[in-house]
Amino acid sequence: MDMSQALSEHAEQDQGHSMFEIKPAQVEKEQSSNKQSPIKCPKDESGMTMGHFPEKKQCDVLESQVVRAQEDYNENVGASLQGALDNIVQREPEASHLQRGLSRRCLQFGETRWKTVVNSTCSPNLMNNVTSSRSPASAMELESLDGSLVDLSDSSSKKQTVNLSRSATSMFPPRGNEKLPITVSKPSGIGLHLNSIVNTSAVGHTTATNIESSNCSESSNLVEKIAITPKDRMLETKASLPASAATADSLHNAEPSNMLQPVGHQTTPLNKRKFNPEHGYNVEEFGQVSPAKKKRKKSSSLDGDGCKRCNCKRTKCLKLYCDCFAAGIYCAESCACQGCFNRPEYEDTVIETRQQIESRNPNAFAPKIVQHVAEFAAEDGNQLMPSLARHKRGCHCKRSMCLKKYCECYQANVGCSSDCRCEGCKNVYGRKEEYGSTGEIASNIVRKQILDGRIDDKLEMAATNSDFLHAELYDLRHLTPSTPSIQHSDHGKDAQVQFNSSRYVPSPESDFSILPSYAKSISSPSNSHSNNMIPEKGEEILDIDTCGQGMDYNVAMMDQFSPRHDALVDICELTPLQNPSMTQTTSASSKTRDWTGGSRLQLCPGSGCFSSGRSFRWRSSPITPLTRLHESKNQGHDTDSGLYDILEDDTPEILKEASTPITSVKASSPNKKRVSPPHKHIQGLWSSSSGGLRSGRKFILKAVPSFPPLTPCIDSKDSRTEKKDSNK
DNA sequence: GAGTTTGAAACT
DNA sequence: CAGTTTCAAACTC
Ligand SMILES: [Zn+2]
Ligand SMILES: [Zn+2]
Ligand SMILES: [Zn+2]
Ligand SMILES: [Zn+2]
Ligand SMILES: [Zn+2]
Ligand SMILES: [Zn+2]
Repeated sequence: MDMSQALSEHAEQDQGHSMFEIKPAQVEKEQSSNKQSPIKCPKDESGMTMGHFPEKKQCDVLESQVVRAQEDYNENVGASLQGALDNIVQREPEASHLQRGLSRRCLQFGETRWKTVVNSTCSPNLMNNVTSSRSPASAMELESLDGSLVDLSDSSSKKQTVNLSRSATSMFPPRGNEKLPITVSKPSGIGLHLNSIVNTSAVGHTTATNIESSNCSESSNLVEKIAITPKDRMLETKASLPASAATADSLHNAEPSNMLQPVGHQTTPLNKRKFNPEHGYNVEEFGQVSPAKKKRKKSSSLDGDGCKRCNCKRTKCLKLYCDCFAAGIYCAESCACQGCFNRPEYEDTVIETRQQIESRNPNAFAPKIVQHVAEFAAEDGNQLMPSLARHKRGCHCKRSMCLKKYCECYQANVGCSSDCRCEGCKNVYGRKEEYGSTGEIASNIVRKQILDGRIDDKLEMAATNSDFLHAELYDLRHLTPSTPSIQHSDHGKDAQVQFNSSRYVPSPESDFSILPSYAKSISSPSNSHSNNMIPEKGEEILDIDTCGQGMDYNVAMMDQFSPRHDALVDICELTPLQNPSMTQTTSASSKTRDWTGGSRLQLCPGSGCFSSGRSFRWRSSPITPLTRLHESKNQGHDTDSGLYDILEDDTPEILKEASTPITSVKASSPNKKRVSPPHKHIQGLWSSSSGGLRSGRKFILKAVPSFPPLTPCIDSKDSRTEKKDSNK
């Protein structure tokens, strides 16, 4: 401790100048080990400090975001899960250019991505999407997917993917995994943050595939997506439903419930105001960017680049106070933090710190929100399943009545549970223990939305939305179940996921955990530094979605049972962290707890693939219609984005809740959320041993309450309204 | 943008 | 495990 403090102190001093010199306590170890590269190169330094912004940002994502938003809305209906997984993968740089890029780039996979990818890249076909779904539903689909995926992969990224996996692996200490075949090649700093949720059962293949697909996506997906989206969704939806069911079965074997539900539909991707949004990343990568990008950049709040960024002044971004760190991602240039050590350059430090924290609290990085999936009920596409997401630890609000974002439950769009110790709880998503009927809640939410005005905005989209909804759902299911998703965020340089070796033990039973993904990603402009994370498109795998999504929820489902293999992490690369081993064991036990950790990822050693249980990515797709972009300003704030990822828990506890089926509201409502602001890159992290992601306040994704329609999504605008509303 | 409020994280 | 301090976000103005 002392040391750490001392370090910190030093760091602080240094901060301004040279971050590099000082390292946090952790450094200590590093030093011992030798590694330390304390001073990391000067070259970056300048950049590091934050000063650089990319000139332009790629926020363009807007479009994509928008898209997503739409989707989200839809999703809301269906799924609460929004963002599913965001995984970020870094690529390895086998290619030279990439190297640096690694750090930067992270890809995110989201449901969207898939779709997107497929759509955009591969083909616009719906089919693809379906396929992607991996779901059991139809083999056909899969096949088709495969084909598509394959193509994609072949075309470009396949290799990359592989590489990534390796690289990632190397990066992280294998910890438990003996497996990692690859040794580390990479040295320093590349970090990836993954946010992904894995489902246990899922098929590894799928995952891989997905990833590839993602790669494909690149470019103009957005547009395509959009157009496609609807259709896709439809398809998806349909598929999804069945698929989901199937999936679930397959995954869980027995358990039916698992499907994911849409729990969280995330309504909004944005969770926090700040972060949200923007992603720009995608755009960048893609290159083209969409038009949107330019938008503003930096206004203060969001960074131009990225969307989210932290503003840590005293923690060097090495404590959970830092959203970036808590989310397992590296700070991006857009972060306004001072003396930040949460950068790839200090990877060692970061890792160590994480380990220390984990040692203190194994669940420190675990996803906060978990869902029980029990019901899956609805067969209809429309209905979503109710999701019962809740915070694992519960909130302890005393004065906000759980009506403001101060409340983590509220921020995640989940109702308070028995675990909450809040006083005077009035959480619109459900009061503690009161399990209100969903209907009520829904109404509340709706009310809220209306007030916010979200609905209107969304309405436009509504037409599409409906489709989206389905689509989203579909995504969820697809994604969720099997695929692991990985996101890479590309932040510029910064954003990367940090991996930790941590292991995450997912709850034994299948849980859904929501991970906080960072929705926002930060993008860094490539210009300044390097960039490379992605070389342009080729490398990136997933970005597409990313863009859009800024915030996504990530949901992961974990199966308890599934053998680790089953669950591979999607992100092969990304997940270095996880330890495969653990999962199972724990699984059995924990039922009781929800396990925070939700997702686990595993790598497959040889293959480089990860398998994760199942992971979903929920992100909503980014399709964004341009239209709403302008609104973006607020985006930042949006309240909602849900950043949380949700994991299912199997836990019994929940069960009770779960058991209650929710009366669900149907998703009918058109409201959707408006678009969320684009998130720039998302960085997610998995890492943490435990769960995965954790979200602090900020990053949490929302879970959607059972009903879909209502989602609280929030738009940026909305946020305002929310405030009002919320305000007391 | 400054200043206040808030509740989690960190610390004791 | 509780009580206190620290922290950065959420919120207010
Ligand atoms: Zn920070
Ligand atoms: Zn940061
Ligand atoms: Zn930082
Ligand atoms: Zn609360
Ligand atoms: Zn609560
Ligand atoms: Zn409450």
